[in-house]
Amino acid sequence: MNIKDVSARTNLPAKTIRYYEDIGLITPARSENGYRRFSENDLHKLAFVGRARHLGFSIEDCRNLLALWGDDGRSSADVRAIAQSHLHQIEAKLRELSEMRDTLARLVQCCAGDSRPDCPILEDLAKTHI
Amino acid sequence: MNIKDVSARTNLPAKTIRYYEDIGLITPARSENGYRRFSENDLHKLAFVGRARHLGFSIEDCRNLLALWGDDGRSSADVRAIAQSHLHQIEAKLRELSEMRDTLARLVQCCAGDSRPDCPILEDLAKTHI
DNA sequence: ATTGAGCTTCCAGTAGCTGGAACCCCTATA
DNA sequence: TATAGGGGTTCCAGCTACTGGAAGCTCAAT
Repeated sequence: MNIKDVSARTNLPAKTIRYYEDIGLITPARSENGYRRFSENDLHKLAFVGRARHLGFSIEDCRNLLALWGDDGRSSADVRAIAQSHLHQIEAKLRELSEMRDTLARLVQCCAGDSRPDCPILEDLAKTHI
Repeated sequence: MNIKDVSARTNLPAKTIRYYEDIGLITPARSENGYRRFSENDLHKLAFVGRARHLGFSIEDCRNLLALWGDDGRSSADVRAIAQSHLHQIEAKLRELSEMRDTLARLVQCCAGDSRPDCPILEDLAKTHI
């Protein structure tokens, strides 16, 4: 299968697929004309990575997960460790973001949003803790 | 004031401060020896940017906010628009992240985490939607 | 005089792509 | 058969917001 079809079936841009080959996540075969020829296995790997990326796993996580995926002697504990570490990162990010949201929402609420120059948002940002 | 003291007082790495000069957020004066000489105004700007970055505003947002901050004829509506757009982005990110968290938490929960090779996390990631 | 800290510039690298240019290949149609 | 189009290829550059490191200058203290 050529790259366009793979792109359509995995929902990954062709550019991204080429990039994934560049960094060694997949190694599709080549036709005589130099075109990439993707196997079903390549397709599955790409779909796997696509889903993992969608869940926010880093490329390095994906690389490890792919390796564990292909390793029949793996333990589920290894996979769990990666997922759990990622989960903790997500939870930390969530806390940080909801703090931001609360602060910003409060500021936006306080701001008249009219043509007057006084603005509590700027005043807050300018609060000097120096 | 030299860069190290500014760094200490604003909690921004010296590298970052130099970078902010590079991209034109601040334009500190120079001493005869070529060292940057920071004014109180530079300090305030840096603290402002530091706080805005901490709230997740992009550098371009910061640039605009700084301009509005320095503009006495500004309207609070302009600032509010930037903040609100940013707030919406944060809220979208929050929704996305909590979806990720829920999915991942469920998967981690299901995973025995022992030495057996069967792992619901990998199985889920491998679910083919191709 | 020399050490060590602090400052400078510049170059390169990080993550994860994305856009674009220049060029090859294959098929279909006038 | 010429040509147009829609594939494909490579490589280079750029994005965000820094960060690390090397080479070299300056300054204060011993």
